[in-house]
Parts: sequence; structure tokens; C-alpha cells
Amino acid sequence: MARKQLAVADQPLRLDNQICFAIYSAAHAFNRVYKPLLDRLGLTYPQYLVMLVLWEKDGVPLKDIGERLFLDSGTLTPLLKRLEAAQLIKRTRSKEDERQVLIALTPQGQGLKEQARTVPHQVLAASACSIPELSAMKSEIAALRDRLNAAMGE
Amino acid sequence: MARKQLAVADQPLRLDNQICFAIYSAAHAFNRVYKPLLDRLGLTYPQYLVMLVLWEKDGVPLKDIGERLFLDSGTLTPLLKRLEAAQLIKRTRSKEDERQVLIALTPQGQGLKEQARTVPHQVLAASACSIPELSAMKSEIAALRDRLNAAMGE
DNA sequence: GCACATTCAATTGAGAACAATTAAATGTGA
DNA sequence: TCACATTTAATTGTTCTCAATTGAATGTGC
Repeated sequence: MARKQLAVADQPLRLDNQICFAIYSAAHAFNRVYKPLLDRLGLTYPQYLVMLVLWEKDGVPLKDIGERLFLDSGTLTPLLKRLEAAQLIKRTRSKEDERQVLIALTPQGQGLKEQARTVPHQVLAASACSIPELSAMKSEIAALRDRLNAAMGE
Repeated sequence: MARKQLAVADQPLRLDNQICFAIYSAAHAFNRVYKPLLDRLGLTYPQYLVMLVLWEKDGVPLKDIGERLFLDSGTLTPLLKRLEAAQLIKRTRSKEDERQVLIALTPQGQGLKEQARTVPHQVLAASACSIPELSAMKSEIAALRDRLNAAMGE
């Protein structure tokens, strides 16, 4: 009886009951799937995310990339310097506002998009999941993320 | 027309269509929620995960913790040394197999469990989500993670 | 019993992440 | 105009993460 009471009180602390751990470990699992695919492109996963943003819209301020990916300048500044060293992007100060750094794709960076097109399909295959299923999960998780961020923003 | 064709071909590369980014950004959002709560306990989030494992079962090999959390010795060795420096755990070589390092809670580490009990509820509140909803998402995400890991394990 | 493979932890190096601080540019109110 | 606040990146320090390597302990086949 006392035993059972304790076990019940411990339920909230059980690792397998925590959605945050499911998400944390799923993020690592995705990273493991992406790694060999992105190695061929010479990108890490966060670098790939930056390139996805730039392939959608080129010549954006660092700040915009940070807002899109929920990353700050302490993360992005060195990451973008590595992408510049790899000749995939170019960093220039804005003429209108010298505080801003504008990020533009080089021809190589633009060209890498074609090589990246096969990546999503291969990840999809590894997930062994249908597109509608994944799409539904994606929306739920993004909504949860937005609620968490909203809870912190007050 | 040509415009539309391009847009369709670009769909798989759109950031907002990628479940991996939803998960990646949700993991960061959780981290942001946990940070102030865990600061009071003197723990980081990965350290908290290790403590969750130990609060379930004490005196386990490093390797078992790694398998449970999907982390390797390169991550755990320095992390565990910090927990030992904080007097929350004790690391000892196994008598039966000198290669293994056994991790045991100190009285302080055991005691921290009581202070940690309030954490899950506060995270739950920030998620603004019902327990059944979270539980269902958790199971789906964990299943996706397991399929991804299985795809890599071959 | 001994060569060989395996297991396990530790180390090293590169990259990612955030907090806190600094510094420069810009905007604003008196 | 000038003091002050705000915005934006960059820097620094700590921690986490993995890949690759090293080294010690253990197990196995002959």
C-alpha cells in the first residue's frame, strides 16, 4: 500500500512519461538520420536550416533568420561565418542600417539547393510514416512549441 | 505556370513543412521553459534527465544511462563529473568489471528528488495542454523516434 | 595459455546553444 | 542639439553533442 502510494507520486517524474524527453530524443534521432545525408552537402543540421530559410528568401537580415529558427546571434554569428568560409553565403552590412548584417546566397549556395532536393524524401523514408500522419504531428508539435514560447514571453 | 511548377517542387524544402524543424524548435522551447525551474535545483536539462534515470533506479552503469537517454560516453563522462562535483552522485568502478563505472546517488542527490517534484506540473502548465493530449503526442513522437533509430541501426 | 576481438570509458576536436556583456548605430524626448 | 533608450551583432564563457581515437579490461578461439 505504502509502496503503491510512492509509485503513484513518482509517476510525474518518470522519464517515459515526459513528452519533453520524447521530443528531446526524437530531435537527436532526426539528427542521426540527417547526418550522413547532410555530410554529402557539407552541412550540419542547423546550417541546413539556415539554408532552407535562404532558399525561400535570399538577402535577409541575421535577425530575421534568428526569429524564424528561434536562435540568437550567439549561435548564428559563428554558424554564418562557417557558411561564409564554405563560400555558400555572403555577409554584408546593410547600407540603410549599419547595425544589420544581411545574408545573401552565393551562386554555390544557390546551386546547393538542387542537391538538397533529395534529402526530404530520404528522411521521410526513414520515418516509416505517411505524409498525412507526419503533417498532423508536425502541426500539433508546432502548436505546442508556440504555446510554450508564449508562456515564456510574458 | 512556370512559377507554380517551381513552387510545387519547392514544397518539400519549405521549413514550415518539416516535422524535424517542429521537433527541433519544440525541444528548444521546452529547454527555455525548464531553464528557470532547473536553475533553482542547480541542474541543466540533460543533467535533470540523468537524475530522473537515477531516481528511478540507483547504482547503474554509465552505459545503461547512455542507452536510456540515447547519449554516448563523450557526452555523459563530463556531465557526470559535473554532477559528482556538485555532490549529487558518486562514480565508482565496478568490482566485477573494472571497465564499468557505476553511478550512485549521494544523500543530497536523493534529496533533490523532493524538490524536483514540482517541476513537471509547472511545465505542464506552460504547455497549456491536457494530460491526455500530451500523453497521446508523447506516444506518437516516441514511436517516430524509435522508427528513426531503427532505420539507422541497420 | 596466448593472440585476437570486443566492450567500455575517457579524451580530443569541431560545432551548436544560450546567458551575459560589450559596442556600435539608430531613434526619441526634452 | 544632446542625453538617453533601443536595436542589433559580436564576443566570452559554460555546457552539451557527436565522431574518432585511445587505452584498459574482459571474453573467445585455438
